Amino acid sequence: MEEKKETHHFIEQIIAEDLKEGKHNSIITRFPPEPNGYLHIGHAKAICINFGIVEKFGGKTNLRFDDTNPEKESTEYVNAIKRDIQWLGFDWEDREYYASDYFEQLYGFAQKLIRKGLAYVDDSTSEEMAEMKGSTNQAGTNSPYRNRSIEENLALFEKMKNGAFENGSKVLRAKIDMSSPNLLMRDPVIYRVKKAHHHRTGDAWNIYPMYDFAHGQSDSIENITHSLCSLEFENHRPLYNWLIEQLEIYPSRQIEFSRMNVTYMITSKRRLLKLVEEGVVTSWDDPRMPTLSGMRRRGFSPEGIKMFIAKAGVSKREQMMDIGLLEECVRQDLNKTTDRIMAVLDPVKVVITNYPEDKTELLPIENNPEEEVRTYRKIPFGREIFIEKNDFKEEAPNRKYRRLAPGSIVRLKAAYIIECTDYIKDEATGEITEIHCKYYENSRSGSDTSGLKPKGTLGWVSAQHAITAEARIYDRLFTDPFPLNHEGKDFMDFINPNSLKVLPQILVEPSVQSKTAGERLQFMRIGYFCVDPDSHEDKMVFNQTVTLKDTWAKLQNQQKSTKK
RNA sequence: AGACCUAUGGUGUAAUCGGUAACACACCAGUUUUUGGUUCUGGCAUUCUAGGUUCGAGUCCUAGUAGGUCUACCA
Repeated sequence: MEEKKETHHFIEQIIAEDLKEGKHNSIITRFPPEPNGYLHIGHAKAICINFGIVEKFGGKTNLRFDDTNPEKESTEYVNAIKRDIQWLGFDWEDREYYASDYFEQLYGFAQKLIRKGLAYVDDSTSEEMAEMKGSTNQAGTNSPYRNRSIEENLALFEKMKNGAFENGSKVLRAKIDMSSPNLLMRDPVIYRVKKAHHHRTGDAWNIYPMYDFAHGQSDSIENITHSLCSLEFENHRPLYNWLIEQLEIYPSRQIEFSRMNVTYMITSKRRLLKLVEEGVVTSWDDPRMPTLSGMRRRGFSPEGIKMFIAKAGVSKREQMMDIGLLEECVRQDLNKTTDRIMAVLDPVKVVITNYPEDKTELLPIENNPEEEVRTYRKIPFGREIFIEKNDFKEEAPNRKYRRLAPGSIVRLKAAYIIECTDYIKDEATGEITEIHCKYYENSRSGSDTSGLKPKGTLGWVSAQHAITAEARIYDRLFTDPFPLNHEGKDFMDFINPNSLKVLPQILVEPSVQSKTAGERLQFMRIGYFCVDPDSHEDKMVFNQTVTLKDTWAKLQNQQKSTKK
C-alpha cells in the first residue's frame, strides 16, 4: 500500500502537536454564531474548519449561540442557523449552548475581577470615554472613576444589574492599561446597562456582557481546547488571554485564520440586508445570495460547497477565491449525482416529414452516464419535436460546427439521426419558425445499422408530450469581481442588471413531473437545475444552478472579440 | 504614526531537521465522447526586494517594501 501524503494546515499542525505532547487527550472546538442574521459562505468555512478538525482528530464540536446583544437577536435566526448547519451535514448532537446560559456565571466572573481590583464602574459618557482612549500613537488617560473602591464598585455593579441605572449611564470596565499600544487593552468595557428583552432570558437582566467578556469565558466554561476564529480577532487575543488568566479559569487557546472572500460576492450582513431591503434580491434565500439558504435554493449541494472550502484551505493570508472554483466544485458533484433530462429553453419546432403522423415511440435513455450500473427510463418520441433554436443555423458557420443546418445530419439523443431538408423563415422578423427533416428509420439508438456518422448530438422534446415550465437563469449578482474595492464607488453601483432572466415557457420531458422542490437535475447540454419551491401543480419552476462548461460558446466569444 | 499579522504562478494552498518548488482551479494545445458535458495527455514560477550565513536557502539572519486589522456601551 502506498502511503498517502497527508498535509496538515497550520491549525491542524498545532493540534497534532498538542495531542502528541499530551497537552490534551482530546479536543473540543466550537462554532459560535450570533443569532442576528443568516449564515453565508464565510460561516460555512468556519463550520467546516471547526467540525472538520474534530472529524480528523476526534473530539467534539459545540454549537454555541453568542447571544449577548438582545436588541439584535432572535429565535428565528437560531432556527435558521441550526437548519443550515444540519444541511451542510454537521451534527453538534446535544451540545447546543448559549452564552446567555452563562449570564449568572459571567456576572460572578465580573465580581471576581472587581474584588481583585481589576474592574471598575465608569460613569463617563461614551463620548468622554472615546476621548480618554487616546489614539494609535497617543496614550489614553485614566478615567476619573478609575480609583473607586472595591466596595463601591461592587455595590454600583449590583445596582446596575438590578436596574437602578438607565441605558448608557454606567459601564463596567476592566482595569488594564490606558497606555497600551493595543487599544483593546485600554480599559475595555465588559458590561453595559441595556434594558432590553432577551430572546431566552426575557427581562431577567438589565446588564449584558460585551463580546470580550462573554466569548472567551464561554469557551473556558465549555473547556474549549482550541477556539478558532477569523483574523479580525487577532488584536483581541491579548485581552482574551488576560481575562482567562486573571479569572483563573480554563485556558482555552484562540487561533485565528483568514476569512473566505469570493469574487463577485459580498458577505457583510449590513450590505446583504441592503440588497434585500432595496429589492435587488427577493429575500435572504434568493438564489443569487451568498447565504447558505440562497445557495441551497440555487441548487448548490453541500458536498460541492464543502469541496470548495476544502480546496481553499486554511491560512492567515487574506484569501480571495475565484467564484469559478465554487461553480466547478458544484459541477463536479452534480455531474456524479444528478439525472440527465431533456429540456429545451428556447424552442423551435422540427417536423419529421417521413415519420408516421399518428405514431409515438417510447425510447429508453440512460439516467446518468456516470452511474456505475446504468439505469434507464423511457421518453416519448413523435413526428413533431422541439429543439433549441440555437442548434440550427441556415448556414454552417465553419468546419467545426456540429449542429443542424440544411443538408446536414445530426443525432437526436437516444433517438434517430435526422437530416434537415427544408425550413420556414418569417421574412419579416428573420426568425426560423419551423424546420423540416427526414429521419433514418434504421438509425435508432442502440440498433443503428445506418452506417451514418453524424458529428453532433442534439437534445429534444416531443411536441405532443412536453411540459411547459418556467426557468430562472441566474448570473453573478455583480458586474465586477471586487464590488467593494473601488474608491468613490459603492457596491450598489456594480449590481448586474441581468443577474436574473426569467424564461416563462421552456419545455421539459414529462418525467420531471414527479420531481419535488429541492431536487437537482442536469438539463442535458445546458446546465444543472433545481426545482424551486415556487413550483406548483400547474407550473414547475426551475432555478439554473450553474451552466455546463461550454467550450463551443467560449470559442465563439473569442472569435467575436478577436474580430473586433 | 503605534501594536499585531501576512508575503510562493492569474487564483488558492503545499513543500514537516536547510536538499530537484508540488497539487487544484483558470488559461493554452491536443485526446475521447450518442451531452461542444465527462475522461485522458502535454504546456504554463528568477518563491516581494536587497544584502548575508551555507557545498546547498521558499525555509535561517539583517535591512527594506507592500498589504491587512485595531481608536463601537456590535460580534
